[in-house]
Amino acid sequence: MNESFGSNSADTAEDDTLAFLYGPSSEVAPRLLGCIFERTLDNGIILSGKIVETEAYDQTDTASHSYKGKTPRTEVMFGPPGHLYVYFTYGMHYCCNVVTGPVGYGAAVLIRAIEPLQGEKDMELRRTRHGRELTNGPAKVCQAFAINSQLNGHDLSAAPLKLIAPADRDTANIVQTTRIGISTAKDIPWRFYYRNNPYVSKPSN
DNA sequence: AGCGGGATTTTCT
DNA sequence: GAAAATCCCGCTT
Repeated sequence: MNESFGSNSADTAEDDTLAFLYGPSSEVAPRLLGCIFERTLDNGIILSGKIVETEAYDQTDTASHSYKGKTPRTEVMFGPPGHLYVYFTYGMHYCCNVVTGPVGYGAAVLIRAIEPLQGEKDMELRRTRHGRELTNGPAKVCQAFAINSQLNGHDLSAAPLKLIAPADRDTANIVQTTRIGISTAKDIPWRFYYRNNPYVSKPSN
């Protein structure tokens, strides 16, 4: 039935809360705002934070890595929803995405900013920054949360990186605007963020 | 506060 | 060989 989530689990409650990931990335992106990333490091330290900025990408969109079809790099984007797509760029940065549905359709949501909730001290060690500079950008998020290509394809229903959708997710004050850092399809309004949240990478547009 | 350039290597043409 | 879903530093205003 539902092989992408909790294949070994009895906690179907959590699986149900992630069912929204099966939709189109442009609908999933705003719904990921307010969801929690929970990262367990090898040394047992737990980091967590609330997603406050996202961008949708899909295979009909020239700005998407999946636009030109499945390649070794983008294979995960065409796989099951609820997994992590991690890519390496500019010779030094990792960025991570939550894969959306349906299976066989290349789409994902870039996690652009997170508001830290737990483990800020440990994030500071990797970032050499503090406060909003910890996680106000996609590559900063990956550095703070120690996310690299080893986590590419990871199932987000399980440790060491879990996506958790709280029952009381805040749906108010969401801004929808155009995406950042792309050279084509600049007019598509697939960027979403919480208005006035200090961790948003770049307010307004 | 804002702009411009450099870093650095994977990925696909 | 060129571009890249970025970040950081240094310089100017």
